[in-house]
Amino acid sequence: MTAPKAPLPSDSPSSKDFIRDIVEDDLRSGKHAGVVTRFPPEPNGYLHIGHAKSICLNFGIAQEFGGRCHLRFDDTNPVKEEVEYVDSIQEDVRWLGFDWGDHLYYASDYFGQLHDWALQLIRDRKAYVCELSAEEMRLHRGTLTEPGKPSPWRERSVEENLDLFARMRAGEFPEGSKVLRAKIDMAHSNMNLRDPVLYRILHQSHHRTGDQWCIYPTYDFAHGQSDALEHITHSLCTLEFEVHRPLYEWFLANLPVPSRPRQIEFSRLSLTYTVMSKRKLLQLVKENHVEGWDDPRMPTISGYRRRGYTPESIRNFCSQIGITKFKGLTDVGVLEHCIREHLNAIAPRAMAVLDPLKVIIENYPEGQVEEMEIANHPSHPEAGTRNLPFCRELYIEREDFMEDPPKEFYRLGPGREVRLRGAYFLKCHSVIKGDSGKVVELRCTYDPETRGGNNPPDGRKVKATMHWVSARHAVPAEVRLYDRLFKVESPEAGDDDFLSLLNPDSLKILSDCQLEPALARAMPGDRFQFERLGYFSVDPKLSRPGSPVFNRTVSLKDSWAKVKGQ
RNA sequence: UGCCUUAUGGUGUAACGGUAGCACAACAGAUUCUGAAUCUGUUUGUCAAGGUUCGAAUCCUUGUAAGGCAACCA
Repeated sequence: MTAPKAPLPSDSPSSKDFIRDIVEDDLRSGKHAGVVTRFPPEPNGYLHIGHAKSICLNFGIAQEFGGRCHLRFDDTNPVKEEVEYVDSIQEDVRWLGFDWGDHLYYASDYFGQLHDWALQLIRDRKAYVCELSAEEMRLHRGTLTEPGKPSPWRERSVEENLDLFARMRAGEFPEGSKVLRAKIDMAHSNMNLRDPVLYRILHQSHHRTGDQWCIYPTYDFAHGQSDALEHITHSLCTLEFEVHRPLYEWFLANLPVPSRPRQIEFSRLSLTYTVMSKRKLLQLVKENHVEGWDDPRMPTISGYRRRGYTPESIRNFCSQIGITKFKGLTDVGVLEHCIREHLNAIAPRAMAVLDPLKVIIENYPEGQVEEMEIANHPSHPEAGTRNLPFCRELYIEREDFMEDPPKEFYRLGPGREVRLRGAYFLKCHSVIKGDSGKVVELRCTYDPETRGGNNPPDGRKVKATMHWVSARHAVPAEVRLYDRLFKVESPEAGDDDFLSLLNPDSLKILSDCQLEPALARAMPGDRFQFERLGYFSVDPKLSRPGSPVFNRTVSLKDSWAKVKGQ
């Protein structure tokens, strides 16, 4: 079974936003000849859907304006960073459909240059070695409403600073004993300008530079200069860096950098029913609340990939939500809409019964088997057809039968008739129950005049069409249903421990599902619509040849569930 | 009792001094061999008060609310 050659919905044209307006102005005015952006993840975790927003923005702008986008790892803190993350980030960006070409960089590539620039600031009397402890420094810094006090080490001589900084680098001092600070303004209303730290001592080996350094630059001292070294024109970041911008500009103004990038901030993505903080995602993984970074319930790129999302749907989502400075909360329903829209267009249909209820067709010949020809996609005839075996014993969805159905329920019940999709009309005559009173089997008859599911000559109509599989031919399989990971809309909002807000029913494993025979040959990553149920894809980790495990990517919209819920 | 930022239907966004539009959601109807999809229609909005202007969501003032900032994290 192959996916139909349905036209992919092309990414909807990115709507204009205030950042694209700025880029366009800068190009038109001649301020820049071309645009260069960058995506600068810290390799301390896996990428999530919020990063996808930034990736689509940065790579998207580069594409639209004929520029380029760099992938740069912001690896200035060896305590938290690992190569596993470096690798997963590259895989995820590529999977999303973006290409950085030759422009793969690391902030650690610039450690030498950054060190030279630190020396220059010392010589210019704009930086000094400070021996205050972290606690003392905090006390000296003042508060939001009171100015800070200068460090007692603030007025050291250039020679002494040079000597001390060299010995910091040489490894003569323990961690935390000394830092290099910029000399700016201890009374500034922006705390970031109250003599920020430029370098700290970390006796820690780095995933790229090994033990070459034991002093490491801070984010503030590395980021803007890295941008400048790469001739980034527009440095796009999230809102929490807004207060860092004056510092970003201070370094560019006080150092002989080769270019002058501009930092512009936008709002990060928040999604209902999920957490986006890397710290919390890491905790979910480390404490085994999920099966890993790529657990299909995780809002990570790898989680969505494993769950069956397409890169197109995620890109489309990112362009739908837009870019602003307003800190909102996006309904996860928008993401779900995007994946339904794409999968509806491309996913071949299949029959699967998740909670089987046996049906015996009493007037169907005992030994007979028919091949019923069914379309692979209702709106794409070019996707072809397949044959499904039909016989006297079937499975239908338990949920599609009610012994005492209300008026609004128009599926099967005693004395009721329905259509089996692509097969025959089926009428229920009696119900067989087990010892506990549970319905275990239905006795039905079929109408031979409705072959292929067509209306009979007498003009009889039915309200419902249901999915089914042949009990003699179906293959058993495991199917995993996922629900939102958290019970509440904004698990990050209150003071509650977010773990207490986890949805205990976020994963449901169904081990007794019955699938149409061809599904046994489905390959990892294959996506289908199980008719009337939702979109499902073959789990790449849990499946074995000939026995796939299916993940539910997203359910179909279900207006019966609404009626039922009232 | 600091500085900075933001505010448009239920949600996310557009309108760059000139008809408040789009998407999701919701609701109604049509259609349907998926209670899906598709089609048609409907409901709901410029935080507040002043000011500038022929004209303000847009500019100005004041207020209100929300968010960010006091790591040797990014």
